[in-house]
Amino acid sequence: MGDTFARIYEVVRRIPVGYVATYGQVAALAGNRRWARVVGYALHANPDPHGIPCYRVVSRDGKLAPAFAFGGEERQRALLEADGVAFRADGSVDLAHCQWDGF
DNA sequence: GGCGTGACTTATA
DNA sequence: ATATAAGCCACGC
Repeated sequence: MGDTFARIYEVVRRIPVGYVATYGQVAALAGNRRWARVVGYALHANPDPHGIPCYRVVSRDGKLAPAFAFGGEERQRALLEADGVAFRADGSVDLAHCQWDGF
């Protein structure tokens, strides 16, 4: 696989329990902020769902991926709630409180 | 090597 | 506030 995917996966692995990160944020931490789309592509490939918590990556508005491969948004929301992530009334993640700092 | 595609983002109307 | 346009990069054919 290319280095880009490897870096992206590396960043996603660093997301601590109870926090989430946006695609753009992951792209920026991976080295290039314009990889936002590539991040989505990489997570879609998701070669190691056991080590890569792709459910901790959400859109800029805290919206979840509609095409989540492991059971849809319901499943993703359940996993995030299990990690202690706070949700808003509309079902989106409360980024103000749960967005990963990047450390 | 070119072309189309996508789990995105930002800008503009 | 929502809708539409453009930019951006890696991957597969």
